[in-house]
Amino acid sequence: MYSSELIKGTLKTIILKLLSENDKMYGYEITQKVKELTGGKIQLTEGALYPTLHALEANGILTTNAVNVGNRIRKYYTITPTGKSLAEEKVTEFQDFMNTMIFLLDLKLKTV
Amino acid sequence: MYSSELIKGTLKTIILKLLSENDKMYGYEITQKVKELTGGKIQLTEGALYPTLHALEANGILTTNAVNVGNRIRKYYTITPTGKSLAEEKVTEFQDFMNTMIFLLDLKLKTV
DNA sequence: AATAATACATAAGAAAATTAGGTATATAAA
DNA sequence: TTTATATACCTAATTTTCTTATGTATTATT
Repeated sequence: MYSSELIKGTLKTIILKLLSENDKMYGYEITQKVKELTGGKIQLTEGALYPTLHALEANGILTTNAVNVGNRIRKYYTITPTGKSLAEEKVTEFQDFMNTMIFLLDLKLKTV
Repeated sequence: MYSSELIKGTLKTIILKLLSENDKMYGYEITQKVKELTGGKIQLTEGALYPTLHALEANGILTTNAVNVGNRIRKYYTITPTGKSLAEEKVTEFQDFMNTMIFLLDLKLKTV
């Protein structure tokens, strides 16, 4: 796991990117997907995730659709067109930020 | 300027890296150096910088040396050996984090 | 003379995560 | 069969950290 301070500020970007590439996802699924894709290095906590999802919904960036799975509720989130362009902005900004940090921290780069 | 949420968590890493490469620096100098190196894209605020410097000093990561420049005080910070290895850890961690994010966000760069 | 730049510092408030707890069903292991 | 783990949602108190604002004071520029 990375130090939490490092991950801070990337939560929204991660959520929006995942929802840009998947029609719909529910909260728990997002935590599992991120854990899987990062080999456990990023593990979203529910206390951070759910309030953020609610805020994104309140701002018209995501919409929800509650579904019954057996006797359990599952809340699917879908990204809106507004959300999709926000996602692109966020990813681009992060990429720009990384380039700045690479220069500032004097790191070496390799294209793949 | 990047959104502040994005910069959060990198402040210590930036400070420690700069002080690893410079014998001594004072607070104001750090803000100017970061501003200069990032073309104004990262501008450290005093309200964030000074408390962080004080905390790093309290934890034995930095030591200080106050100097009179004319009638004005300047507080030089120097990194300790403990601080130097922490700096390396922090930079390595950030690099690792970037690689994880590059993969997660499906970007085309990789740091070495 | 007034403004901007240099140089330090702190305190109130806001924002966001952590920690901890709550509810509940389904499945696997002991 | 009972216990633990996994699934699946949620929120509230606390902590952490930054922003914003303010304060002091010297030096340089307009």
